[in-house]
Amino acid sequence: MQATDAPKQASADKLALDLGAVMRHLITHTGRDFFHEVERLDLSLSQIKTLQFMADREPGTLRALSDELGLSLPGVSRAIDGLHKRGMVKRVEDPDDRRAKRVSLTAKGKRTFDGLMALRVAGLREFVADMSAEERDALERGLRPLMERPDIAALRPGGRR
Amino acid sequence: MQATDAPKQASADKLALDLGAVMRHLITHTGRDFFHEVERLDLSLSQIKTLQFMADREPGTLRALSDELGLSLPGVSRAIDGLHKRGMVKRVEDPDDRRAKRVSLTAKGKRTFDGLMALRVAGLREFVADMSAEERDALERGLRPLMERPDIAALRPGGRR
DNA sequence: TATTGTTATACTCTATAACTATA
DNA sequence: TATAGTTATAGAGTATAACAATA
Repeated sequence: MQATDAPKQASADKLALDLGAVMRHLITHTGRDFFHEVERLDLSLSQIKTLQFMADREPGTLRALSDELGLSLPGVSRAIDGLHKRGMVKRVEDPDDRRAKRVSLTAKGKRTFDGLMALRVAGLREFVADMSAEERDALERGLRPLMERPDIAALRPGGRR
Repeated sequence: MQATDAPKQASADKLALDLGAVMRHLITHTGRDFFHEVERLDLSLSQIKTLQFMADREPGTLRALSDELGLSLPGVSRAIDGLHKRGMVKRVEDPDDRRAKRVSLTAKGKRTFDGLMALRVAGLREFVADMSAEERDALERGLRPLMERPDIAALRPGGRR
């Protein structure tokens, strides 16, 4: 077992290292505009997470946000409060439980979030545009099997394909 | 020009989206142990950056760290101070300019940083180990041209190949 | 006077604790 | 009593301002 698995293991390690190098390159080189815009909008990390969570969901409670994002309830309350002041979020009292509030993105909130996502993709698009045809073709084929996984495909903005 | 570039543009956009989805998956699924260890060691983000910067460089000044990491000089001073208290960094007065101090990693600091890097790779290695042979082979071939780029290859821990 | 690094201070972010209102 | 959310308070982290030592 050891003898036969050794080469497979070595090549898997090599692939992990390659993947790490490419990720590190992408993280450091394709995120600039995105982070500048976050800074310009003066949004906290919790607010970004909150926008993202609300972007593709039905109106939900603060409790749900807190649980699923791993943030404290006061933290979510404050984050939402800031977004609300900027007109990015609307809160409506839940008619069935007057303690709870259903929060969701306004048109402006959706627009802001979409703009941020567009910047994130723009960095990657620029990287892709600068690739040679050979690099691009290879990478496209290389990612194809992974994109068949539903959980990964679901992370693509704008649907599975 | 427009007519002939359109399909190429579309496929490039698709690749950028795929790449984004894979990155997002990797970031959320392969970093757990790394972040737990950072928390356990009680290191700030500035301290991680500082360790990383010092890991593969000659002893440098705080000013250099501040400039290249985009952190304030007091921030660097405090970060280094914390690392020094934990025995991860040594400071020596620059003999040529007694205002300046040359800081570098101790053996313990190097060991700590290497341990963190190992955890980061371990998450990726696990992901790779769980891939099907088809996915793995495809990805390996897909990354190969990119790994020929010196700037990306240089990001691989432990040398270019 | 300019520069390296430290210390003083202020601000942001987010957590836990205390509170209000519903259930 | 228990729960949803808010407000009060405290702590971490990092920035700008003020400072000391050296150039």
